[in-house]
Amino acid sequence: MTTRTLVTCALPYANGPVHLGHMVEHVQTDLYVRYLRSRGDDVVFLCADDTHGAPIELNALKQGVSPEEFVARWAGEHQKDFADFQISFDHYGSTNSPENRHYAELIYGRAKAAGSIVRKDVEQPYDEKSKRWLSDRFIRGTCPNCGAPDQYGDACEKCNATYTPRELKDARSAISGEPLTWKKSSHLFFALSKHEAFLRAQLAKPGFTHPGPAAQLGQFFDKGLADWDITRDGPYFGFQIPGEDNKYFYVWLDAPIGYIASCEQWAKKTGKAKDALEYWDESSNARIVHVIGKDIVYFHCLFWPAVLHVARLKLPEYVHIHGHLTVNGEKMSKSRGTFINARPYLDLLDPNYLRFYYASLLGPGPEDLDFNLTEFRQRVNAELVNNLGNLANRTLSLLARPELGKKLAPPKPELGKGLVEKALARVPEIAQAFGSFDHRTAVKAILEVGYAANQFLTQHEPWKTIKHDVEGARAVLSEAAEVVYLLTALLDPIVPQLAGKLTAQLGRAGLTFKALDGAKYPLLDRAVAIGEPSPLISRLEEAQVARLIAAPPEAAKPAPAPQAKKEQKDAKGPAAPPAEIEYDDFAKVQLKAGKVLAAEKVEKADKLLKLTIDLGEGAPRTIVSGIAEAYAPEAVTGKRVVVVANLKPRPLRGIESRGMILTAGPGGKDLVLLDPGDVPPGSDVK
RNA sequence: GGCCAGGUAGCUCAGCUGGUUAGAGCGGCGGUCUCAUAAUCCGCAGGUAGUCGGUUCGAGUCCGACCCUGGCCA
Repeated sequence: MTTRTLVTCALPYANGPVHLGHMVEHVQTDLYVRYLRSRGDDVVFLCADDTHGAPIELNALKQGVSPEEFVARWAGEHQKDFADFQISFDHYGSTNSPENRHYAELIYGRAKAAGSIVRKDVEQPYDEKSKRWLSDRFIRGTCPNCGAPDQYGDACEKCNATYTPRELKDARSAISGEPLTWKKSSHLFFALSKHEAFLRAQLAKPGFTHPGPAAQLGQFFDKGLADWDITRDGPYFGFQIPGEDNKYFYVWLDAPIGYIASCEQWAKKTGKAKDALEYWDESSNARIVHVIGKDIVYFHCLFWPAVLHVARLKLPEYVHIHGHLTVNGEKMSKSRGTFINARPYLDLLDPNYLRFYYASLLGPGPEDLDFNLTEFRQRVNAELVNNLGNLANRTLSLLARPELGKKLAPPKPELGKGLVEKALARVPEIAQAFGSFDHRTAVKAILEVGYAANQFLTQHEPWKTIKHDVEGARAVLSEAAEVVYLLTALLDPIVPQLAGKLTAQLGRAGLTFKALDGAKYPLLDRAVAIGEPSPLISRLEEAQVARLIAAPPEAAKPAPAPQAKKEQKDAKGPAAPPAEIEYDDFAKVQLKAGKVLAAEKVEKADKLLKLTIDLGEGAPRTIVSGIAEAYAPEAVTGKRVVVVANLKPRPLRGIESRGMILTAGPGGKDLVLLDPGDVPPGSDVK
């Protein structure tokens, strides 16, 4: 009997679109799940939207819709995006569901009965005007460390200091702008401290999670485990705590319970299990695997196991932690245009490229992964398109020539057995790699299989022999087709759509890892003709890829202004050097020589001058420039300057500025205007 | 500050418990083929292994210090 395996991805927060960072997780999990299925395992792949909490409630309020409507909108988009990336969930649920309420209450009840719920009074910031309790993210004030204004209640984005809202100067509600009031409230806590021994043992289990992060959690034990506040006072979008007045479960309590709720919904929908407890009861023999990002390790490796343990539920056998996505070596950034959401990607490029690229980089560990546009294009073209795609196409299109008529030759072991057996010999290591999230090792081995077959074709030159020895050419191509057929199984977890296309071109049924177990030469029934060949996938051109970043950042989306609770703070380190850009990026910037016709100080702005500039156009332009500390108005009048002419106009101090003046130097008083020399206004600067 | 991870060719990474001239893919350069998506195939170049010190007959591999990068601190 095969073991049942339940695999989950972390639940996306229903507060915004999913982006390519989410896809790192969902693609690698999908690869893993598809491999398990191909191997013949009984596997359920689940996910859901995480729907509760203050940010969602407030953003819904802001848009004048109910939280349910707000959340439903994102649920639809998320599922569409995942489906288009071919993420093969068996079910995609929601934490705002009766099933989730049921399990949240069940778990809470069991924890309470076991004595793991304790009550404590806490004093919390309150906004009298909007009648709301405020989380750190909804408090703004002046940093007590560096004095930067308008910082969050927990940390300063300028100097990275952390503090409490009490230490924040001039702390106010981000909702109403009112000063904070401190009020007492009675909260329920999950007594994490009671489970230290259990958690220590759990984390020490080999294979439970990665050793690095597990060691890192050790610091929590060293500090002493603090009990976990699972209460939020209303109004709050979430589940009311049974037996309490106007108190709700904290979103992080019911979010992971969404794994169980999603399982319950799947069980009801398919009838493949009586209920979720078939998987989740502590007596179940199911294997549970969670895949998460490194940002939420302690929720999944500390709170969650303790909660499951006290509720007598099944613990995950393995928590797979992955790193974050960077784009061109840096954190994704909206202002740099490198914050790429799933949908704009899908509008521009085939998802198979990204699936393959991610697979080629993903290792078993939690290190970050870089989406480097140049590397992306080059690797995809060299490996997926040229090596593998072209191998299939050159083999099948020759076989489809009129002389050969798509018919295969009988097996000729002295010709092809060696090739095929060497390829088959790679299958166990590829399977092993897929089964341990070491996707890049799998990709590497698959490419070597393709390489050997290309070499085989080059050695036997069937395009030459076909002229005088049709059957000889047919024999060579038939042996190569064996490898192409093998590749359909090997590629299926990574690019299932392409594997399917190839299978059809070969005129076969799909080949699975299960079928490959103990498979021998020949794999193909040579009596069956092949189908109609066509190129597998086209090459990526530089211009296509460049558009990913040129695409406007999702301004039109109903995206919420305050940061979602799970979004990382943009840790702005010291100015890193910008990443390399392509020539195309540079070519987008239109530089022109201009002449300053007039200049005046901008009121209430120390640094700004309002300039009237002749760019050789019909009318002069107004440009606001931050050079006032270095140049008096009269000093710049008549000067020649270099202007970024196609910069999007933007208002500065109420004046629309149409362009930008180039200067050199550190800024403030120390900068000089770049002089294009004695050329007519409007001349190009190149 | 404490802790974790990592620093090996332009890029992404392999190198098991220390043992011959440190490897691969991509990229670059040169050549070859022309069936195929200007694809294949052959070859070449390129590394003071973060730094310094130590252990050892011998260290990328072990130990220490330091430097740098990324991350975690509920």
